[in-house]
Amino acid sequence: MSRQLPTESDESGPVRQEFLAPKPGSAEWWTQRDATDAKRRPRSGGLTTARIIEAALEILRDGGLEALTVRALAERFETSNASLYRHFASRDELIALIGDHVMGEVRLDRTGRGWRADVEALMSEMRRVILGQPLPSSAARRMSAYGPNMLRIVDAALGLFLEAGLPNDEAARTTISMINFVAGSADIDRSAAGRGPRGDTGSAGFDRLLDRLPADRFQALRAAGHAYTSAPVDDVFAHGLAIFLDGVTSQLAATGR
Amino acid sequence: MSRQLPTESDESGPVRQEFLAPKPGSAEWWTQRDATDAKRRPRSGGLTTARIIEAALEILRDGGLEALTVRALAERFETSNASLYRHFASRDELIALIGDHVMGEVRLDRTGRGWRADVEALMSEMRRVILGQPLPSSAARRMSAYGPNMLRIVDAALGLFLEAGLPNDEAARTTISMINFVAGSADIDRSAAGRGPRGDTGSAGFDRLLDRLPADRFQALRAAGHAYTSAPVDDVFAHGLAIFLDGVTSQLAATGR
DNA sequence: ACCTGAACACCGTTCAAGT
DNA sequence: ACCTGAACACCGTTCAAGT
Repeated sequence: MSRQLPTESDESGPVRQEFLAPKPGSAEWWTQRDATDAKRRPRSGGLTTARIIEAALEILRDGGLEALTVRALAERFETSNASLYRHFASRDELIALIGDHVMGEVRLDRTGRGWRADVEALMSEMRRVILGQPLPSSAARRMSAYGPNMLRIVDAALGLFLEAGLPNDEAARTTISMINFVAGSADIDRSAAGRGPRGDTGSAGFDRLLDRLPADRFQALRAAGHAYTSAPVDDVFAHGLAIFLDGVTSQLAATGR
Repeated sequence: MSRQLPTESDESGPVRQEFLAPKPGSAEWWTQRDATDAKRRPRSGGLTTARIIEAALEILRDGGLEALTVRALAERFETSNASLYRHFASRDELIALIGDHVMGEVRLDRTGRGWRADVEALMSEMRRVILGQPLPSSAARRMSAYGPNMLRIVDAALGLFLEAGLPNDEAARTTISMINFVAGSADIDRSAAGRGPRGDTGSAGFDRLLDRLPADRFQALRAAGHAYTSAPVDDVFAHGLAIFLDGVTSQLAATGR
């Protein structure tokens, strides 16, 4: 979204590269972020990053990502849009901050019923938060992968799989796959929810589409198409979660533990 | 991205709603799409939707989603941007078309070695295509879920799980979970790939970030953090795929087949 | 019928000038 | 030191007028 960069005429070598600010959402950017924010001294009773994020979440909740413009945000505080650039360097930075902020809502309580119940609880909790949050999770996820709140979740998941008995490298891979599955599912489900007019899930439209499919092809869809269109998203997730946990159990047995 | 809609003053009832064109990417929109395109009669030697998609893919490959402007596309054909609106009604429509077009590259060959090998092949093939395609898959996936090429893939997956012995509803849920997992993983991997400068995967930056974590918390990350940062994305996917297939096998046994 | 110049109503970001 | 008016360089989309 940066529209008029200095065009960087040609092939600026790696020397120049070091002088460029790290990209929003990168590990480097998150490392520096707290220090950057701390040295800001806003005028009395004024803007803080926390208040800006709160207002941005309201705008997102009303109008989605495209409604979140720097100008709309400035209007909320009755200030000029230029003023906000004292708190973030670009709209992308703002989105990274919001993305991580929201993941702070994920509770990491232990169930006391073993790793499988704990992983199940963590996955469900992540899903709950992602679905309830107004930022399209694809945008949020990429930008906040290294944020402090996301690291908290990674640490918790990693801990559970280590506790279950997986070696370091398998625990790491399993953690990443788990996050990919939960976040990927929630991503699709939240975008599908707002599809049709008036909360229609689109399943009626899909059924009509199925009827017009050529009879000779799409045989599986003709056989089980209705099950496909009418499956409630929460049931699909519960089923996917069971598959994942069964799979981990199976891997655990193979590792010889 | 529609900037100046008629604002739809207030609460247009469901009566009006029927007169609105279906949203790009919805089942209704895909149902009508072919008919809409067929009745177009472009001037000699002129633009076709296929050629526009091809040019759009080139622009995407060079500059990503933000470089794909209607104006840049028009320049490619030495025409005015207004002319392109004869082929699609909005930028969103164009993105839906590209998203589905790209999934046409997924090959659906059978391995002849049973459902498990076939599912594995299908998942790997989907991953290959998503990673090789220049549209950020989150945008593409939402818009093309009901496109003809995506339906082909759904039909294939559904067929394999039915063949494996799952009942209709379980096959449907398993299919959806599989797609969510594969697409979600590929989504993250492709965005992470372009993160650092010069193809740096960002793992060095992450390692530095880990070093600064408070010693008392983040214990799992301190123990297995390096395994987490250095896990090659393809290994992670292979591992997740194995977990998923083991899980399905386990469900199959439970269903009593 | 198809095409387009010109306009409309927006964007994110910068910066010189103000307090 | 912080803040901002005004500008810059873009957007997607529409539509009257041309061919």
